[in-house]
Amino acid sequence: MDDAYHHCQPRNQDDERETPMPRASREAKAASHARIVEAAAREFREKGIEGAGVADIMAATGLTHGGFYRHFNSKDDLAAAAIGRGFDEGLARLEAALAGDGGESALAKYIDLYLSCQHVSNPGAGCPIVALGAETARSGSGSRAAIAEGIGRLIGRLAEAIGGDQNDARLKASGLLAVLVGAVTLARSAPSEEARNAILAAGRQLARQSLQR
Amino acid sequence: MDDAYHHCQPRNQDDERETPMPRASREAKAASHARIVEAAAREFREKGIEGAGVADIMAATGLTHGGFYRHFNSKDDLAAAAIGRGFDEGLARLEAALAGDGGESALAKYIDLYLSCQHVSNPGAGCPIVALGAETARSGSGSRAAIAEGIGRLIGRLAEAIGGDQNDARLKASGLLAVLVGAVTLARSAPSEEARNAILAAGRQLARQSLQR
DNA sequence: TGTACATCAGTGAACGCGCGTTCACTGATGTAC
DNA sequence: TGTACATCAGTGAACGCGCGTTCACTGATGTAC
Repeated sequence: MDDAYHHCQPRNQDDERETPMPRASREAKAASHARIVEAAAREFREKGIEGAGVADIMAATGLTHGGFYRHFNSKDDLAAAAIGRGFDEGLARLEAALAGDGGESALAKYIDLYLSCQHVSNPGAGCPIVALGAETARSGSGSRAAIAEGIGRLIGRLAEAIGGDQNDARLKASGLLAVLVGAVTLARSAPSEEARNAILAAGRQLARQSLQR
Repeated sequence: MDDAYHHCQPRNQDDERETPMPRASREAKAASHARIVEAAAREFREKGIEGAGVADIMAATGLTHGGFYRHFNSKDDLAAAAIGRGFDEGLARLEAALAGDGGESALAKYIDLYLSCQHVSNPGAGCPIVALGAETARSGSGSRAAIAEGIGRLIGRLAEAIGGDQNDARLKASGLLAVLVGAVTLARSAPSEEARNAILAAGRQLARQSLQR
């Protein structure tokens, strides 16, 4: 919740020890900033980056659109921050799954979480790759880099959790992430609950298989 | 190329045997229609449905945008037709791969084709699920139904090619398609050629694994 | 501690611009006799 | 076969509308003395 705003007052960065303390307004700005990123992370994943308007997002935080540019230089900058936050959430969930018990059963727990109806029907709180990967791949800007960086973080952490030879682990982690992303993409397009569940079941099976051998 | 325009003259449908023959203008319209769908299938996959304008697509076919509504009731209708055409192309490629030699090696050929650099770097001629799945899942209209229908066709044909018990084959086919879609999605976001190739290699390995057991 | 000044987060109107769609029009196509 | 009329594919201007961004302004916050 508070990892998304750095350098709100870059001007005072070196003198920070001299200034008495961040007063109400600075805290208020930081809080606004966090709420904007939070709302954007949800809205962008729900409606797409093109589909969600700056004014909508600002309204969702209880502000008007005019103030947006006190926080970000462009909508794309916000998208990059929002995507970063989406990956933070996802990695926190992975961390939580791994915290229970190490090894493969912990990864199985993460697989079940990722390939759940919950995830399929709540894109706003879900994986940014599924929601925004195709769109950002076309854009070539900050949001694209944010997705690439997030994918790197996710594969890195998954490979670490898989353990063993890290070259092999990264191969497995990449395959695993591919099934996860693909299965949720397909499940979100499924025309019926039945079709959705069939896809998710197939994904779970292959995802587990990806960890073996 | 000519499967996308039906009922151009629905009014005469029953009398068609009486009318001498489609004259120049009717053929011209059918040809325009096909060119519009063809251009749309490419533009939509390259830029997204929101990202590609009706005027752009019409210009790409050598027409002006005003005439568009003689062919389609809305942009979404065109998107549905374009997505259908995209799946036709993909299924034709699958058919071609299967035509060489039956069984698993034919599917391996298709896997290599799907998970090729060629496919990753040419979204305009690639799989509609990767390019448009996330966007259409949000839309809830004709284009969404077209993606769902295409996924159904693809999984059906893959299951048939896998053979054996069709319940199990459909499960395998769904898993296979999930890795394919996910791996290309990830590869398109990769920040370097190296990362892209690593993802594709991991995808190929897991895709082959999905056919075993 | 108190006062005068500067800063700046947030407001709300306005700006261009591009988009999907509509519409009056044109001229070739198709039809009726 | 030829003529008069109807149809309609395609044109290009115009319509609303929503969007990202800008800007003058306000009033609370923060600073200097």
